[in-house]
Amino acid sequence: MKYKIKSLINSALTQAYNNGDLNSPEIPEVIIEEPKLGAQGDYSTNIAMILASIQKMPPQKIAKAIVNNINNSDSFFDKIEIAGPGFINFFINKAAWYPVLKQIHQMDLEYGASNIGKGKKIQVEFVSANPTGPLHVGHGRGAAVGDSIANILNFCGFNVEKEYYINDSGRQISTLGRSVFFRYKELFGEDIVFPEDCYQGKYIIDLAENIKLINGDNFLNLEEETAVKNCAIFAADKILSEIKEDLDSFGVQFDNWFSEQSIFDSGKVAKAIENFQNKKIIYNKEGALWFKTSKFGDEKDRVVVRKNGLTTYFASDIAYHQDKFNRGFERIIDIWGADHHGYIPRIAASIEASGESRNRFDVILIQLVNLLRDGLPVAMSTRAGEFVTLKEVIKEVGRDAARFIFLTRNSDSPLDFDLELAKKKTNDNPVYYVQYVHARISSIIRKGKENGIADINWNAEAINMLTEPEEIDLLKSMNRFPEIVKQSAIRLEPHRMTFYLMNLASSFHTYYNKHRVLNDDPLLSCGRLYLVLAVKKVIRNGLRLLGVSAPEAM
RNA sequence: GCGCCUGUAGCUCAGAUGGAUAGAGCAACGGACUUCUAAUCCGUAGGUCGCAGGUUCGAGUCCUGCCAGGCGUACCA
Repeated sequence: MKYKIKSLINSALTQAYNNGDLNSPEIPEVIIEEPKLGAQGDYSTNIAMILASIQKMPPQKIAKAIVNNINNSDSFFDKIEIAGPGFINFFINKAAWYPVLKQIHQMDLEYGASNIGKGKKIQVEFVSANPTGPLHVGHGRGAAVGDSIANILNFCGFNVEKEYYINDSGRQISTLGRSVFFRYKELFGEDIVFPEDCYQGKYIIDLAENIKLINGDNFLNLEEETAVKNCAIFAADKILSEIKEDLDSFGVQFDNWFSEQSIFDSGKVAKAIENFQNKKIIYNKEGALWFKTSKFGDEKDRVVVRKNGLTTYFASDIAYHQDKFNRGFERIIDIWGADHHGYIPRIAASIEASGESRNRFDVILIQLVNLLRDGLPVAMSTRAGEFVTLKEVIKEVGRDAARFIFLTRNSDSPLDFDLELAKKKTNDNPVYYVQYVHARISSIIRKGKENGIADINWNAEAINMLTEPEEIDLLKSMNRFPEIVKQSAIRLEPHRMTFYLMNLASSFHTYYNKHRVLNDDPLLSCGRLYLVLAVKKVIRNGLRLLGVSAPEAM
């Protein structure tokens, strides 16, 4: 629709110049917007104001020239007005909205899809929580955002791969092993002081008990180093499989689980370091190896190999990101907790140093989730290892509510997640507000069938009866859906879809309360059924992109 | 100190590329179920867009400075 108006304006401009109504043939990008006020038309453009300086003419006069030259032979426009300082407002003929209905029904599950991705390989890496403890709410937000972005990109024609990076090497894993081993020894009555730098959570004790159950006291007879290592392997495996279960029950499936250890084993970390050394962008200072990230926009250089010979987390990240590009991804998207934002410049530096363009790399930062209950903060202490896990949240409020609520905010603003509110089945809870539309329409359709309207098909005569303002409003809203999908994809902002759905839901509820779909007039009923079935499909498609179900009944 | 994010109605938040009179929801108040699902709808009220300058026909949006909150600023991850 916008595109059509745009091209009509462009030809009007050319024609106006040819007629001598305009001074210059230069045409800037025409921007079509949807005014907030109905009185300002369905669409409007500010092109006359933009052209004022180029044409050296007053905007009003330019606007007039455009309007006079616009082709409206097919009565696409009801009227075109010039308003304010030079806005041109377009009022679309009602009938022009009807084709969108047909399109929705025909495309069905594909309505809103596009090919802006052109099959490009793109990777979304998210959650990537260390296998040293269970997933908490914050990870849930990252999972919801990442999965939804992947869905949306996929819908837009990208070839998307979802990846989880497992930090299964290095210090945090050996700390995990130590933590479990200490608890294990405690189980055999050994009196020990549990170190502060170890993981404090109760789940560590559970893991120790698990080991005891399987291995008895065998680990006590091993060298401490071996025992710790065995504990680490056991615990990390166990935790990882629980993480997988949690994500699965959250409806998130990854295409690839990438092990940090594997890039050490394949020698890619060593190779990356060597490569940078050859390029003279890694140097030795005070016994440690430093990467000159400052040459690539970071504020200072960073250590990749410590004095003690161990690599830093950054070293494996360099190799990991190189590996991503080597796997043929044209774009990579990392989703991180916002507390890691300081890490962006150095990863970007490493990408540039590896010869890739840094604008093929995006980071989405996810701000904190404040867990509340009835408006009051839920006490959590990471230090004491007490936090509400994702599993508990899903169990309490349900997967749909959790996913939807995580997507009700732009990811870079903090999110209040109220457990009580998430369970409420009222207007306060946006999930049910949207799902209810789907259920209501399903119910109407069932009723329609009972009344003998079995086939809901395009019927020009019936469709032409859709003239109520609320009906046109629904058509306009549904017409916007494909553009919302694209915007969400381009800006990597799934919350746009969430807001759109709440908006469409609101338009539907308004319509529902004012007009009866099934009424005395069979023809009108038929047209309205065709309309609401389209709404149902759009809601379903939108919810699917968010990973939320669309129930037939509630 | 420096860097990033945030600051919009009492509360929680939308407002891409600068556009017309800044929008929702909640809470408050008043209404609507003999009707296709009231998990809904309608109405009323609510604002110095943190503050101060600047850019221009026009700024919540762009620039500069300040204020407040969060996070970061390791040879931790």
